[in-house]
Amino acid sequence: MDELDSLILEHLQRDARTTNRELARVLGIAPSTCLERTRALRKRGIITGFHAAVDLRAINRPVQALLSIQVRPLSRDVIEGFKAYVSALPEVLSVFVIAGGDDFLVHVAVPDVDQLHTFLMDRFSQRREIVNFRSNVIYQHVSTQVVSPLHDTTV
Amino acid sequence: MDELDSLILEHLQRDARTTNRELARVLGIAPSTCLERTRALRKRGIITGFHAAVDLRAINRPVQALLSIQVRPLSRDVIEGFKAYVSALPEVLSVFVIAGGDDFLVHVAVPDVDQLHTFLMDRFSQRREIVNFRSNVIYQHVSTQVVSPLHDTTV
DNA sequence: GTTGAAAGCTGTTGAAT
DNA sequence: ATTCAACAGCTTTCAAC
Repeated sequence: MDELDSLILEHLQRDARTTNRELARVLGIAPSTCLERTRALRKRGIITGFHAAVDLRAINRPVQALLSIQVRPLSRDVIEGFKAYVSALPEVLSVFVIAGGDDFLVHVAVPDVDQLHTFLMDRFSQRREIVNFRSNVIYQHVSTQVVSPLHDTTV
Repeated sequence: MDELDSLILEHLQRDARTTNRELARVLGIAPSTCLERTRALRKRGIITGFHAAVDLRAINRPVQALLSIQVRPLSRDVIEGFKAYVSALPEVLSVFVIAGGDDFLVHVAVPDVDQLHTFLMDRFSQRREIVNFRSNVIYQHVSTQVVSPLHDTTV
């Protein structure tokens, strides 16, 4: 994982459809070298895939919310079962299993506030493992485009 | 936004590097038609880009946390200023500006728990707009690969 | 909106350094 | 680990439906 790998990673996170030739040209290396490096990044599991990003507003899901949920009993079965249930709901974007006060944080996107309410009542109110529930509407969501390795400071 | 568009969206979210030919073959349409549809999806802003996904563990950032933060005064300047500050930190993956108890939820990824602690102390303790702060380690994070339009139920 | 064919580039390979 | 040259396969264009 040298400087060149980091640069390739950065470019492909910004634009996964840059042609290999163009990427090589920008980095000042041969296309075959660039191809080899990129392949190695995939093979080593550093790049896990290439994905199209979709604008949630453009597909009629402009309303986002974060749900904080506490479940009991705190067993593996309950955690895994609830996680699987929530992950499979089409409204759900992302599920965090967390330490501390709450057990789950769930990120959802729906067409409007009415449907958020309906969704919460239909999908959560009857789940008997839920002992605490809170929902927060999201005003803004900023995501970092590029993630880079952080150097260890512990040396 | 018909059935064909939805299928293209779904495929490109799973694998943005499917060749246009292959995608056309799977959908049973001509490559030129497929290219035209895909272009239209980009032009209409439905597809916003193509990005490589990176494994955080593979780049030495296996420890993730969620930070819940309350700031005061709750003015536009404070909100925007804090959002800009946090978004620019290399440890930060994502920033939510939310309604309700807290004002911000920040998703971070760092090399280890020690560096999480250091990060919190160095980057947050001296910020005078912060009036409340809580951090939760993330045990698991599941993200939906494909997001699809949700049909309106309000008709 | 959709198609098929042609032209120009691109990914990919293998031998060589 | 990197490069060059060459082939097969791809994207893209455009006239026609």
